[in-house]
Amino acid sequence: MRSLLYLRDDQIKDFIELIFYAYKKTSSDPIKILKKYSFGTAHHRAILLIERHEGISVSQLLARLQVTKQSINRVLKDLTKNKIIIQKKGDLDGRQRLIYLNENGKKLFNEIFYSQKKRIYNALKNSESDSVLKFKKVIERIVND
Amino acid sequence: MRSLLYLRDDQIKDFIELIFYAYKKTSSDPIKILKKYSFGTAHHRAILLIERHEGISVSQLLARLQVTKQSINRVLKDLTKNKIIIQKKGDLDGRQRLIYLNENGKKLFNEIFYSQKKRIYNALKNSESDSVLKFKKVIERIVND
DNA sequence: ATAAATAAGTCAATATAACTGACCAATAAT
DNA sequence: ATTATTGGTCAGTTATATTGACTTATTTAT
Repeated sequence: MRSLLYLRDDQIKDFIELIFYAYKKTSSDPIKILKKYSFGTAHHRAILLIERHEGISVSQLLARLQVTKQSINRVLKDLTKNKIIIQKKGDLDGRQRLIYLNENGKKLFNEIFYSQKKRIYNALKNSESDSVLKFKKVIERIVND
Repeated sequence: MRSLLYLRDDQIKDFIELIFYAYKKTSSDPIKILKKYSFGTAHHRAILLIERHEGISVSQLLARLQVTKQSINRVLKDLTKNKIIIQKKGDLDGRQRLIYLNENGKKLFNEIFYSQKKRIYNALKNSESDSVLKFKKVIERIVND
C-alpha cells in the first residue's frame, strides 16, 4: 500500500481532532439561547432533528440520536411542557406519536439556527462551490461506512 | 446577497447534522476498546491529545478540552493508576506536570487509533487528494472563526 | 528578600445526561 | 387469539462535568 501524503497517520489524526472541534464549536454556539429555557444539548439535537424531519416518530428520533427511550422521553417532556413541540397520533399507525414543532418551536429553532449558521456561512462564503461540495462528499463518506 | 446554491439554509442544516454524525461515529468506534479499562470518552479525548502533544502541561490540556481542573484530574488519576501515562516535573518550569504516554499507553493509543483510522481511511482512499485537502481547509475554517 | 502570581492538586456538594432493567398499555400484524 | 411493536414509565445507577473554597510548590516581580 502506497503511503499517500494526504493519508498519512498524522493527517488522519488531524482529521479526528478537527471533527471533534467542529462538533464542539457548532454545538456550543446556541447554548446561551437554550439556557433561557434551561435546555441542554440533548434538547438542542432533538429540536434540530424535528425541524429537519417534521412528523418524525419517537423511534426514528431515537435511532438518529442513538440514545435510549428513557433518555429521549425526558427531553420530549421538557419540550412539550415549554410548548416547543406537539405530538400527534399517527394516521397510518396509531401507536406512533409523531412529533412537530409548533409556532413557538419554530421561532426557537430559527434563533438557534441563526447562531450556528453564522459560523458555517462564514467558513463557506470564501470557499469555491467546488470546495464546499467536495467537503460535503468527504464528510458523508466518513458518516456512512 | 446572492443566495448561492451551496449556501442555502438546507445545505447549512445538512452540514450541521453531518458534523454531528461525523463526531458521533468517529468517537464511538473506540468505545469497546476503552471499556476494557472502564474508560469513557473523557479518557479517550485526553489520550488522543496527549499522544498528539507529548509533554503537554495540565493547563494546556485543560484549555484544549475546555473542562475544569477538577474534571481533568479525575481522568488523569485513572490514567495514572492504569499505567497509561506518566507525569514529569517540568524542566523549565518546576510547577508544571508534563504528561507523557508510557509504553502501555502507546499500545492503547494505537489500538484506539486503528479503530478510528479505518473509518477515515476508507472514506478518503477513494477521494482525490484535491478533495481531501479541500475538506481539510473547509473544516479548519469552521473550527477557527 | 519578600510579596504576588501561577500551576497543579484536592475536598465537598451539586447538576446533567445518560445508562440498565423491568414493566405496562395501546395498537398492529400474523 | 397470539405475538410483536411503539411508546411511556418507575427506580436505581453511572459518567462527566460543574461551582467554590482551599493548599502546596514554584516562579516572577518589586
